Amino acid sequence: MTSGTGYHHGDLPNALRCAAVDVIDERGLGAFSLREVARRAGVSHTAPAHHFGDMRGLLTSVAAEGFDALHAATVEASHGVDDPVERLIALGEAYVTLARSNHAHCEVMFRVDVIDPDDPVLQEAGMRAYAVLEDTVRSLIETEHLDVDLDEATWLCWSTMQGLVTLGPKLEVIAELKGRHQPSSADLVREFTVRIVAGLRAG
Amino acid sequence: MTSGTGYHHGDLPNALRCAAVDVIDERGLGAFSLREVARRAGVSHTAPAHHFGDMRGLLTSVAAEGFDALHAATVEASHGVDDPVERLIALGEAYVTLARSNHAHCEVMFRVDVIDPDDPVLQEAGMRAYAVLEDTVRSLIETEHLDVDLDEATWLCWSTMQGLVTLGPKLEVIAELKGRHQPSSADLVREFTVRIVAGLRAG
DNA sequence: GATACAACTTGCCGCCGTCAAGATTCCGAT
DNA sequence: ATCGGAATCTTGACGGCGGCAAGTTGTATC
Repeated sequence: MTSGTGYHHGDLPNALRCAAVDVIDERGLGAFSLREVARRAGVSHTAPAHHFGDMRGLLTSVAAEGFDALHAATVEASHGVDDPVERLIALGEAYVTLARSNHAHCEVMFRVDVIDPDDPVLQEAGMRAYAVLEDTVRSLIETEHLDVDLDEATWLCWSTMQGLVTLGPKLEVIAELKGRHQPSSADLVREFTVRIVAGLRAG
Repeated sequence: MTSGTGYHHGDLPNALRCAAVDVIDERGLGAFSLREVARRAGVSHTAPAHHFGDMRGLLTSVAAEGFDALHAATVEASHGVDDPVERLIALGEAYVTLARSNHAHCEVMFRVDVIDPDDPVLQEAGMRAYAVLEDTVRSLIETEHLDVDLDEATWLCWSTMQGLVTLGPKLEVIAELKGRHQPSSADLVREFTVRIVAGLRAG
């Protein structure tokens, strides 16, 4: 709803993205419906097609928005944090926090089957978010003169945080079955990051 | 198709699971259709409901089958591998291999929105697969007298491998954009596992 | 003010998941 | 052997869905 200068509605594309997020939050991606989105935005059921082509187009746009939000959140979180390890932790925490607060976006971002992975806007947003992590890993490597490949180290960090986000609910179930205290995501992020950095140092 | 002694069809539940896997492989989970599954199994469009209740029930059953396959694959892969680290690597390789060969199963196993995570059969299968990893991590900890929490170490290993599976396609895209050689999944599994174990040792 | 174009609506098509009701097949008790 | 009931599967119908074609409304340009 950033206002705008559209002809009839004002800024329908944005309104549709917002409505789509609401629908995913309430009904889940499995019960997602383009018509319901249009209904909530107060337009006819075919209006979305004029802006996004089809359902895939709308969800791809939501995913790109999610990567933008991830980029903004990680940049914000790492602001003023100089130590590379602490910045890595801040990035991870920002990621798991975003995965909770912007659950709908995150549910879509890595779902290759419902979005168009080749969409240039999406790819650019994704690479921008990726670069934040890569820069942090690079500064870690340079600061500590580590003998590790930048890409592989970045992928290791990313994979672990991504797995944590994906597995989050399952881990809680397991903790409960074992009568264990619920692990805090922030604690796990810190713990995992410290271990990984130690592993990188061990070369 | 394990044969069976069903009344009319023989073993319709299994036939439906197989057909469901085929449909997911060919059309993706986004375009999954219960009617198409029934069509391929050669039964009417409502037959699946009598065995699985609804679409969620069928997919939950497929997910449980996936966990069984994961359990079998990891047990098989770790057979005869005594060194805990090598066994951890073998487990990871079995996982990423399974994620490729049984792509449909894996696509469903962690998709909480399309399955019933509280299903007892599913939970039991999941815990059985989890136990293989946990046992290996436990033997690693005991062999090396590591001062780490079993659960957290297990979750770290699992998260990383899970992230690798989830991110696999994206990593390939990134590698391509960077003009880098395609990273082999097996290499990444070994690399990541070695780093993580080193991190656990560093305490 | 005419015209070209963008934004949006209406109406339709076939497909979907699910429910209700009926037909068929099997099995155990008699 | 047969009969009743339960399990298995089919047929038919309903509303909702995504997408297409055609029409309508509003806007900008000349």
